[in-house]
Amino acid sequence: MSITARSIETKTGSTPIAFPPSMIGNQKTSPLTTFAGGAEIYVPGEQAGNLYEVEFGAVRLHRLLSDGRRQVIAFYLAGETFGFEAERSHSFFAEAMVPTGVRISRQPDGQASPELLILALRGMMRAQEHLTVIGRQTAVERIVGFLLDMANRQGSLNHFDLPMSRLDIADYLGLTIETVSRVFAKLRAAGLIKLQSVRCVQIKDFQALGGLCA
Amino acid sequence: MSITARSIETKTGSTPIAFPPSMIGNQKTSPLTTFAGGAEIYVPGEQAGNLYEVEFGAVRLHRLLSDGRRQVIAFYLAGETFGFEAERSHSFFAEAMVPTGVRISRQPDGQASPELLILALRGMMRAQEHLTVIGRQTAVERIVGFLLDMANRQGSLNHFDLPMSRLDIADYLGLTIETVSRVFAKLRAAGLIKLQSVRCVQIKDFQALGGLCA
DNA sequence: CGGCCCTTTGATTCATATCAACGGTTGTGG
DNA sequence: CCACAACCGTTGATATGAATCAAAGGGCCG
Repeated sequence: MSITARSIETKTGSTPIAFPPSMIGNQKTSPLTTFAGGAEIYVPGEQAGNLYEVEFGAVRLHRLLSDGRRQVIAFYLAGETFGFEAERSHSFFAEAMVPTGVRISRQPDGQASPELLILALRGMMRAQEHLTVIGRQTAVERIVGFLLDMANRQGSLNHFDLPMSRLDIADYLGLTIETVSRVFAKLRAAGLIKLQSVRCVQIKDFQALGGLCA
Repeated sequence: MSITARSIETKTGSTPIAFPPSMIGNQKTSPLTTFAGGAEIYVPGEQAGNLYEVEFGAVRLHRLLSDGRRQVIAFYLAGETFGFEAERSHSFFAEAMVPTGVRISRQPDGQASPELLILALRGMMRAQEHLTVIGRQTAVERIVGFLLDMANRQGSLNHFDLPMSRLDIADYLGLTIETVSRVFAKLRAAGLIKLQSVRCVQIKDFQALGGLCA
């Protein structure tokens, strides 16, 4: 069964609750801030400058067009860092998709730490690779690629939780919720995956799935 | 009329010809290397580590899928810099689209210069914004946005050259060459642009075009 | 002048979106 | 403890924007 934290003290507003490090047990890191599923972490226009490292849970970055169309730019899982921007203020929404804990640190102001450069370069590469997915791949290719990426990022288990809804997946891959659902059904019918629950995917045939990627 | 350099000493191979600075007249910058239109500047797998600043001409970065589908990741015009990567080796093809001169400098090895960080963050932001274009915009929105972007980057002239072919534009925007051609025709028929030649666009109505963007 | 390549235009097809309805799960309140 | 409501996901029918297939112009170079 899928395990999702549901009893963690969380918040739905936008003012982080910071627990002192002593409460967490790790004296060296910044305090842990938690967010309820659906809670905004920051919004476009808000001043940037913090780095957010996901301790547990999952975060999405997205942008809205004026008529409501939405593009999810990236997902961040446990251990991953987000929040750095080229501009002074944020360009995207950052929202927790499930109960999530992040460690917030001040981005060295105007300083170019090697770590931040690596993050920026990797972020650029990820976005550039995602361009090919959205620009040139079919619905099946996009979703198979997405599932394999998720499996990798969760430690290459053949069995993992999707912390995001079908709508989030659709908006990440440039598809609709119905298309996502249909492709999942097709992969299941072909015996390539198994849905232990709506949010919990088991990969039955890595090799065959790999063959469906571009 | 459109002005395109055609008589410059260029090369079609992949070994840059470096002119000593004294030949160029600027003693402070790195030597100028020129490439013929269509010439490869680097290919995937090649060792990365150089920065390339476009002096004149235009470069495209692209990637190929195994079956030949192509995604153009970015265009670089005069004054813009490319070539930085998260990995040790290049992930993309870089090709001159027209006769092009670049200044190549060694990327400070493992060093995190503020300039490089800015480039990386801006590159990330550009790619992320392009995701929304490709993932959620219509053919007309993509092309109008592209034309306005090109106008901006060439100094907001209402009259500029496109250094790339229709195929390049299509592969950049996730469309086909035919769709690009039809949208151009439509914009021309609506009196919003004028094609002085295939490669030279005149913007007739910035405001109306802006209204067509998402 | 002739050939090649790029672009345009037209006819048709197709993948995915849209519209519509149903099903399953979760959480709540009587 | 059960009934209901809300939400999310699935499935089906139809519509449509862009792709594909096809062929006919230009412009440039040899």
